[in-house]
Amino acid sequence: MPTINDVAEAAGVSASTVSYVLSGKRSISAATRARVERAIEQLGYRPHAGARALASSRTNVLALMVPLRQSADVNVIMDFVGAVATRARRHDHDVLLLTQDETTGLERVTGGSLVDALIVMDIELDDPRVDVLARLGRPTVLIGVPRDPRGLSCVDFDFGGAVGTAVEHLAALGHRGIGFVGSSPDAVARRAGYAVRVRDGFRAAVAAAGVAGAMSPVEASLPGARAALAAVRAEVPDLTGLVVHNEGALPSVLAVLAEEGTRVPQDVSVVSIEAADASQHLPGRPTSIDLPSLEVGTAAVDMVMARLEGSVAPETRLVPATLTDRGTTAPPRRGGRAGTRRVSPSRRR
Amino acid sequence: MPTINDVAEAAGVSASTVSYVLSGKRSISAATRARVERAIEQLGYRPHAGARALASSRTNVLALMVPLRQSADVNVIMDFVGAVATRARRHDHDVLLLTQDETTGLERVTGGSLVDALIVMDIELDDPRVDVLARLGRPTVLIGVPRDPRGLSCVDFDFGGAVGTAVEHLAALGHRGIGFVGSSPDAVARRAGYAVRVRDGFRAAVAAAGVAGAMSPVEASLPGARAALAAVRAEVPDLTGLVVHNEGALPSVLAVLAEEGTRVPQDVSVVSIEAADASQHLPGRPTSIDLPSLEVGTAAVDMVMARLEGSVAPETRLVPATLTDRGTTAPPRRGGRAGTRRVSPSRRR
DNA sequence: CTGAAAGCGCTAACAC
DNA sequence: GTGTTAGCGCTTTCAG
Repeated sequence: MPTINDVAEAAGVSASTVSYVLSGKRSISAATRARVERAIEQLGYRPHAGARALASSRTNVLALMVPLRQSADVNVIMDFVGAVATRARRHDHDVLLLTQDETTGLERVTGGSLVDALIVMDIELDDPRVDVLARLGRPTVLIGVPRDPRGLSCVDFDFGGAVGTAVEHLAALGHRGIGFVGSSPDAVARRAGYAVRVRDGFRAAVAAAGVAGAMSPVEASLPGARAALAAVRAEVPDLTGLVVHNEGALPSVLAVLAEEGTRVPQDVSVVSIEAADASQHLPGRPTSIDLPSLEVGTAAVDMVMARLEGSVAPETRLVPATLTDRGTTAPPRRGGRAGTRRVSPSRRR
Repeated sequence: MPTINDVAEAAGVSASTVSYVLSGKRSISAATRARVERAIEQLGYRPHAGARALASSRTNVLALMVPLRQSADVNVIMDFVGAVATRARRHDHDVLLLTQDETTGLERVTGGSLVDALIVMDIELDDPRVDVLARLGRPTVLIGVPRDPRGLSCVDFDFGGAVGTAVEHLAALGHRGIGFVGSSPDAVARRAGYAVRVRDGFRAAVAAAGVAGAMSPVEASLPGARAALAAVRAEVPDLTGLVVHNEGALPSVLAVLAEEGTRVPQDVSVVSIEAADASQHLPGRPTSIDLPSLEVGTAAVDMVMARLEGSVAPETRLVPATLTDRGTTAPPRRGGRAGTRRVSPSRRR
C-alpha cells in the first residue's frame, strides 16, 4: 500500500501538501492540486484509517447498536440499518455494528476510539444504556424516547401523531365510535415508551374529535383478536371505526371481522398503523398510517453528524407518519356506496 | 483518555511492558503483571484502536457485506448477522457493516486498512465481486459458492445434502414417487448457485433411492402452487411425497392440497426445506429440513479468522441441515396409522 | 501557496 | 524478565 509520502514524492510536493489537498483545509494552487490528484490516482493511494484516526482523533466510523434477538419487526430493523448505513456514507462515515447482548460494547468502542459517534436502537422508557451513554460523552442519538434523555438526542416515529391522524381520518368520515387495538400486553409492559405516547395520542385525538373511543391490547391470534374486539365494543357499542397498531395481530383481526360477517369498510372501517417499506406491495393491505423507518434512520445519522460537527443542543425529533388510503375506510353505515375494495377473508401476510 | 504511558507510569514499568502484558507475547512476572493490571483497571485504560492498528497492521475489525434491499429472507439475514457479530467478538473482533449497493466498499475498507478480513454474503454463481475480492488479497470468506472461488474460502448451506436427506426420508418411509417444488423461476435465473446444487442433489438422491422424481419451480401464489403441483404430478402420476424448497410458496402449496381434499400426511407427505431459527416456533409447520443460518455465520467467522491466523489453504464448507419431524410425513397410502398431526388448511405464516 | 517537523499512542525489534 | 527506541502513516502547528 502506498503512503502519503509515496504520493508526495510522485507529485514532487511535501506530505503535508498532499494532506491538505485531501482535506481541503487550506488553499492549493490548481497546478499542485492536479499533480497530487494524479499521483493519488496512479498509485491507488488510500489514507490509512488508523494513522488518520491517531493523528486527528476522528475515526469516521459510527457505531450502530442493533437489537438482534427476539425483537419486534425484523423488516423494520433491516430497513433502518440500511438507511443508517447508506446515510452514513454520505457523511463519509462507515458503520460499526454493535449488538444488544454485548453490554460493554458501547464502552469498548468509545474508550478504544474506534468510533466517534453512536446510534442506539430500541431504547426503552427506562433504558439502562441511557445512563452509560450520557456518561460516555460522545455524540449520540437514541432511537426511541426514554423518560429522561439526559442530554442526548432522540428520534422516533411520531406514534402519537400517527394515531391522531388515524382517528381524525375516521372522525372526518363521520365515525362516532372508534376502537383502538394495540400492542400485546407484554410489549406494553416491557418498553412502554411508544405505548404511552400511543395511549395519550388516542385519548387526545378522541377527545378533540368529540367521538367515543376505547382501547385494548391484542394478542396475535384469533382468540386474541376476538377478545380485543369484544373489549372495545363493550365500551363503545356503536363502534364503526377501528385502529390497529399491531402488525402481527392484524390478519387475525381482519379474519375475525370476516368470520363475523362484518364487512370492511361497509360495516367497519379499518386503519392499520405499521412500518412503511416492509411488505409495502403486498395486495390486500388495509388503509394504513405508515411509520417511515427509512426516514428515521436517515434522521438519526444527520442528527448525530450535526453534533459531531459541533452543533450544541440536543434535540428530540418525532418523524411524522402519513396515511395511505387503500379503501378500507368509508363513511359509517348507510353512507351510500362506500369504499371500493373489500378485505378478502383468507388473506395471508 | 489515559494512554499506555499513563499506565506504565502508574505501574512503575515501561510502556512496552504494559503492551506485553496486554498481548501476552512475552512472559511477565506475576508481580509486574498484577501491578500493571491494577493500573489499567484503576485508570480505565483502553488501547487506542487507531494507534494499535498503525503499529501492528491489525485492526481487529472484520467487514461484513450484507444484502440490504429486496433480498430473500430478512429473518435469515438477521440471524446470520447476529451470529457473525457474536462470533467475531469471541475472536476479539468487531464488525464493520458494508452494504451491497456501495460497490466500492470492499476496496475502500481494505485499502484504507479499516478491516483485516472480509465476509461477503449472498454470493451468486458468477458474482463480479469475487474477482475484486481475490485481487484484494485479504482473508475472505464468501457466503455462497461461486462457479470459480478463485482461491477464496466459501461457506454455505448444504443444499444438495438437504434435498438428499428429504428424499431419503421419504424413500425410507416407502414413497416411490417424489416431487420437488423449488425456487421461483426468477430466483433460479438470477443466482443459480444453490439452485444448481439443489437440482443435482435431487436427481442424485432420487436415482440412489430408485424412486421416480419430478421437479418444478413454483411461484408464491395459489395459482403458482397449483401449476407446480400439476407439473410434478404430470411427470410422476403416483406422487405421494413432496419436497418444498420455497418458504414463500409453502402456504400456498399446503392450501392447494387442502382445497383438493388431499390429506397430509395420509395422502401426501410434505417436507419443507427452510431456514432454521426464523419463526421456528410457529405452530402448524411441516416436517422440515432446517438450514442453520446461525451455524453458517459462526463458521464464516471461524474460517476467516483461521486464515487471518495464518492458515493457508482455502476451504469450502457446506453446513449440513437436519430434519425435524413435525408429523407431515408418513408411509404412503394404506400404511397403517400414519403420521399424527395433520396440516390445518387455513394456516397463516 | 508550500515545507519541515513534531507528535498522535502503540508495537516490536533490539538490547541487557 | 524488563527497558529503550525506532517507527507505523497521518495531521497540524510553526515558518516562510
